Amino acid sequence: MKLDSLDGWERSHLSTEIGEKDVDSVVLVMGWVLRRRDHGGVIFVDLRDRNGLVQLVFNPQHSQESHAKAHDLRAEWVIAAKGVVRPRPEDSLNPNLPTGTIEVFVDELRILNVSEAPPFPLDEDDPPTDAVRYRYRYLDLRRQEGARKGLLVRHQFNSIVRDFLNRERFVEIETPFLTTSTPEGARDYLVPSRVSPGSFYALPQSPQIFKQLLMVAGFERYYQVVRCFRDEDLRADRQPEFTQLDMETSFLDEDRLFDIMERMMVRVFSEILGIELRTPFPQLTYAQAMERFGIDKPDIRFGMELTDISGIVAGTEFGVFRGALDAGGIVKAMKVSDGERLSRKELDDLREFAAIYGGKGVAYTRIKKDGQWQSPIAKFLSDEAKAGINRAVDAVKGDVILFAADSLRVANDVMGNLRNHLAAKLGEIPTNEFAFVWITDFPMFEYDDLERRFKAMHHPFTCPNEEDLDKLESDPASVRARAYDLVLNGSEIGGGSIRIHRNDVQQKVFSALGIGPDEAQAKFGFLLEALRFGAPPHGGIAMGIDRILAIMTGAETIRDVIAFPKTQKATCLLTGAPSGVSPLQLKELGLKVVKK
RNA sequence: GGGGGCGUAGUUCAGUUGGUUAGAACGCCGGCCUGUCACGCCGGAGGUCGCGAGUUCGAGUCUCGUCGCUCCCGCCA
Repeated sequence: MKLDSLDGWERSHLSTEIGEKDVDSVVLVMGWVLRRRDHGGVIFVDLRDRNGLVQLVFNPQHSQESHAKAHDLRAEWVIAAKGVVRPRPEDSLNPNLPTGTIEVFVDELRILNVSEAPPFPLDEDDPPTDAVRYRYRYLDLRRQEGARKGLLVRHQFNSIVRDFLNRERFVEIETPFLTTSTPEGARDYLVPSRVSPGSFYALPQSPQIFKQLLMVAGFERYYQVVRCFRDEDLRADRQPEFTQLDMETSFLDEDRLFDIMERMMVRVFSEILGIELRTPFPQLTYAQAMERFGIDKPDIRFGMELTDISGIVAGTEFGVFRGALDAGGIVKAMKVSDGERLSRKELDDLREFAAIYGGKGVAYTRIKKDGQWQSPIAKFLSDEAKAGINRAVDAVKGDVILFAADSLRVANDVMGNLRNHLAAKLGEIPTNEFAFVWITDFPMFEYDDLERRFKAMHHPFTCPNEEDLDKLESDPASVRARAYDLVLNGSEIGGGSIRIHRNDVQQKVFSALGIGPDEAQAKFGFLLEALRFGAPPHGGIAMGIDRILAIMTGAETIRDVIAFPKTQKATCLLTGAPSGVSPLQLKELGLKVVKK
């Protein structure tokens, strides 16, 4: 096949820019052959470009030469066509196409490149399996639906956000990717240094320390659309590299920061989805979220809230409840309306659901008329207890009440996840609704059973609540932090905190974490030093752009808003990364491969 | 580290209780066709049933192992 060159041709219109207004005028279009319909005489070609489709007509009576040439066209060949726009015949309109009222009668066709037959059809709604799509991502992205849409929305999102923050007088500053490993937190991706053999850079899990240094440097408002790296196991909403909208401000309390974020999200949702969000976003403390929803990222698009009934059943002899309470645990209940939607088998199967989260099971009862219980556990509970529970969860005839009795952590975990699970299963979650909620007052510390010490729940530079300062030593578990998450539809889409800017407070926090002065100096010395040179009160937030976009576009995985995502084993099916390297490369790094 | 799902033609899938030569649709190749738009009609090619072992007279089907993709638990300050 002899290929043509552009030879001075320039596109006059994108496919979807051509309309009835252009009838009788000459246009020059370029793109890919989506489909060819060869009728022997006339040949139709659907030409696809970045915007959409337009139908080309090759009619031998119109142009013998181009018609002959069109005979050879195949899917995904790259062509340029010059021709005249004609209205379609009355009976040949295509209402499914924006350009369905016109077509281009081609005078001259140039074949710019050929293509092998694509490994999967690009013109169908149902995409091939993930492995095939990621292997040929560049073809997958040609499809009008799917990840292509996600990337276009992503571009829109980034430009709106940049414009918004620039107007709010934020400064976009880049921070290093080759940086130093910080202890605690996620596993780092490491990069060996050639000029310092045996030493490693770490790719940043977040620009946390640098953005604090930028506050010390006096920029006052910083942001960055930045890639972050974490070498942990993956999920549908977790990739080894992901993008954050990272921000830090000085002289602002959390309320002012929340306001900026809310106005930003309002603009984003308005301009991209045409949805007017209501502000201010609701706020829950961590304690409230755990009490009412069992988890710290509640989906508040629906009810089915949890109730702690430990007090009501405190005197019970029922073994399952008794055991949990005696071990210092709790009994948590959730009401499901119209309980007949759940079969006996479905209720019994909840045991397996509980097991995922370490629970032993889920007890249940159906409520008959007059509030009578129909339940395997009915006979173990007093009438008084049953009536008390009915009142506590506001149960009426036909309801089902579910119970988890366990440690605080497990009971919340089981019921919190069960709430999401059942709501989805029963169709209780409104679609096309976007429910934001701030979660505040996270605990400062989390006890690590394995290492038998307290760890920072957020990070060790998070400012404790003023009124809890004196409990840093006496009762670290009860200290609340000025840390917050932004949750959207049950997903954590952002998190941040007000940082410690005073050296004396930072020392106390390190001490509570069991980090001595020498260790602190060794690990964070440069930050501590910077904080001694007049650090302003500061704090910030990092928004997970991938997750926000996935929710906005209705994608089930953030891979659909990432151009070249990695698999669950953190490999790239397109490039083959990670891959071996040459012995010379290893030698220069002073490394040897040790096979497992 | 652990639990679940999937793996058959280029693609999406079917394949019964273990039984002859592993099928369909789309795609691909060739031919015909002047108003199609998932064009239509005729013909054809295309398979290491992910890989390896085992059970069996016989394995796409059963067993074990392994690899890949995926969802989840742990993990993710």
